[in-house]
Amino acid sequence: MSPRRSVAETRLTRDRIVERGVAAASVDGLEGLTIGQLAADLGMSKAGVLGHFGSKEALQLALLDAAAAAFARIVWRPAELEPPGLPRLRAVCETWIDYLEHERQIFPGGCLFTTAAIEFDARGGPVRDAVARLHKLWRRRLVAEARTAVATGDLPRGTDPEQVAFELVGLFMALNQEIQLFADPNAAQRTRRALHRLLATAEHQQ
Amino acid sequence: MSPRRSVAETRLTRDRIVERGVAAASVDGLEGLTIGQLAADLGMSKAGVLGHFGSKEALQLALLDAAAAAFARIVWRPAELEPPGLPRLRAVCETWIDYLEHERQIFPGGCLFTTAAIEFDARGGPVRDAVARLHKLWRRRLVAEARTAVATGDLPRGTDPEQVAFELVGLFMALNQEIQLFADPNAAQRTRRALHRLLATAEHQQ
DNA sequence: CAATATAGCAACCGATCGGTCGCTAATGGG
DNA sequence: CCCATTAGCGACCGATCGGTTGCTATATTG
Repeated sequence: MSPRRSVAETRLTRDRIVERGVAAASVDGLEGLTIGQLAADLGMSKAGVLGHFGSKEALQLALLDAAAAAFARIVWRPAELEPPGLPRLRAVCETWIDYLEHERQIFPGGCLFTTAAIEFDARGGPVRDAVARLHKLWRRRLVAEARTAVATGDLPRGTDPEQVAFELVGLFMALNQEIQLFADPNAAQRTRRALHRLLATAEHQQ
Repeated sequence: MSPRRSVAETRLTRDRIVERGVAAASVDGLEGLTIGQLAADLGMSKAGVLGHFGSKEALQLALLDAAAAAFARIVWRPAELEPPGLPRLRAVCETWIDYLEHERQIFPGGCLFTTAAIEFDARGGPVRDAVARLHKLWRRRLVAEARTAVATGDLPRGTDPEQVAFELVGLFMALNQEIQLFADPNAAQRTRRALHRLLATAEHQQ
């Protein structure tokens, strides 16, 4: 029914698969996702879907890549306009909250990285490695901004940047759960209150 | 090979299935768990395993029940010796940390409730309902202890108990991830530091 | 000791899993 | 304009999925 298309059209098809795949994986997980169901959703054959990637594992990695790109674009890119340190850190936190609250179009089942981390944290293999790498990357960025904030005096002297990043990640996980499991409309406000405590009035022992 | 056994033996078999099932589900998730693999691990037939529960969903609910009982025994029971309020809250936090750090025998893949919450938070059905109910139950208990702590003056006047519980849950999720995904040996210490800030020196706006 | 109840097994069910293969049909390069 | 390339399809693969059925063999009941 759909033989060879132009290069642009081919790219489009692949993008369509990835977009739908990311959405499906955010609901059912990267393992729970099945190629047959994805193909049916797209009105394609399994072979047509799989042909773009070669294997389910390669598809999973492609979905992670695409989701990471979306995350970078939505959460990190806007914050780059702010100066490094506390202003940028605050900006990231705000875009992160918005991301968890409003990106249900891209991730209807909640943050794919939270889902994937939990799903693969007790396994081995390339997908687990990719998930861990992404989490480490963003963690490092949070730590870097916190460190700068301490250096500039925007966070109290003696504050441990790793500690700040650790607690930030916990808050975002709690927010994601509050939204997905409890659909609590106050969750974002609670997160902002905790952020205020963490980034403004806190004492962090070494 | 194994015909009718005594009542005690029957109970024992069921318990063996549940124990192994909880461990397997903590690694692969409640959906990722398969009856065939579980049966093979136990040296049983699929029908022999399924006969005790009737369906996979009933098995999943039984696993959740058993895991909840273990959680209550390990995390909450010891803390009941402490007086209500801040002392009990502190005790629960400490047993909770120990649980996440050391209960890899029961939950080799990490806290089953964290896994199950993420796995089912975008779905419907009885399993999701049970998971949400358990999370709400423990959340309520945290809130109750925090409220008592405020009433006794052990936490600052104006502290929002719901806010405290929210942040506590975030810390435990972050700790679970730090252990499972990164195998960070400093994670427990970081969690204790955050707890100290949260339960001792914090200001909680209404 | 006889009758009943039942834990567990082996075999099987249709459906679906991830994946392969041969083909069709349209396209872009020579 | 023709030919090599290739996106995508339909059919199929063996394996496994959750679940059912009929049976065996034993423990309990009377």
